Amino acid sequence: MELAAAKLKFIEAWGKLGSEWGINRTMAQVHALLLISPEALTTEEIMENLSISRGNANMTLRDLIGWGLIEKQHKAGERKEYFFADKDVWNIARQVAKERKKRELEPVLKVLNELSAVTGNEKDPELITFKKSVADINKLAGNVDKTLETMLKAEESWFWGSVLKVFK
Amino acid sequence: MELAAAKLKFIEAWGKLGSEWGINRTMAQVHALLLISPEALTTEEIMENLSISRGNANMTLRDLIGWGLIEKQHKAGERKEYFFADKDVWNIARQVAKERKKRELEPVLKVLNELSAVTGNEKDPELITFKKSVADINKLAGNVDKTLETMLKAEESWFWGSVLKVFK
DNA sequence: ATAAACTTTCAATAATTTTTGAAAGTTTGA
DNA sequence: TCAAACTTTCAAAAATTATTGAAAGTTTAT
Repeated sequence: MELAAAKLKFIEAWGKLGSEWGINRTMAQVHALLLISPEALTTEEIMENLSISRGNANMTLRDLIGWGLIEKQHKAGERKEYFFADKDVWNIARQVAKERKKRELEPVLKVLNELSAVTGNEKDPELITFKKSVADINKLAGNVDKTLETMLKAEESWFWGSVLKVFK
Repeated sequence: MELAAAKLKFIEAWGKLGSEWGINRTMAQVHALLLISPEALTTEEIMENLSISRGNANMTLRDLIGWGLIEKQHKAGERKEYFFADKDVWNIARQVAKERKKRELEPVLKVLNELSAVTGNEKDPELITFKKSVADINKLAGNVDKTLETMLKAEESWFWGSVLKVFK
């Protein structure tokens, strides 16, 4: 397979994966494009490459900056802004984990804790089942939270070394 | 907080979390409802409880069965089908991990392997960057795959015991 | 102060996803 | 065999989400 075709395929696959995981398709594609680009690109180049509008490109790039996945770069003597992606895949994974933890896991943990305080007749099967479900999910979510916390601080080789060693 | 209010809040929170992770909102809500229900419910009851149509309820229930998260139950002497959810949260986590691995991770691994075979001028920075990105993602995805594989086979207490012990 | 170069905004539009509900299909018991 | 009880299908409608593009905004150089 040639590079040009491979690039298209990669961008498409990344976009699909993103959309399956609740990330805007275009955002994932822009990220893919920057990830495989050795040079920083301008908004113009990104628009052209992916056939998207200026407004879409602008908003998507801002979102990606918000996720901590890309950065702006200024070239001396130029007015244009260039964008480039962090190429370290472990950093990317950590950054995504960090943001989703903050945006999704933490709010859910907060709700679960509130729901633990539900009151009622302690003999009611409805209440018993409810409390057990909430408690169990809470426990699992707590473990996920702790593991992510470790991952956020860890070096890739240490993390996988430890995990895979345990699991032989 | 009273049970009725708590249930609503739980169903809403579960639905929101689902939609943030690429799972249909209604599907997550039906799952939530069955998860906190001590008894199996009929399509009719689910429709009423969540104010959804018969068609929607039927399709959603089929999807949930496809994900291995709920099952049909037949009550002696009744024509109606009852649905109930596995209440073991670790089983749920495993089931979701298993399905997403199969539906999403494995196809991506397949594409990444194909993309590793890209050809071209080995001095071209475009090609160098592309190959490195693909190789790095491949490695990470491979580690995730192995860890999920372990998780699928493991008991909850063993899994978290091992992971959390390593991470102190 | 002006104009060119560039970025941002956002209402309108388009695309996609979800839901509805009535009709068709199936199963069961008499 | 019939009809009641129940389930499934799917085209149309609704809801949601993403995209466009032109206008407004900003920055910089002269």
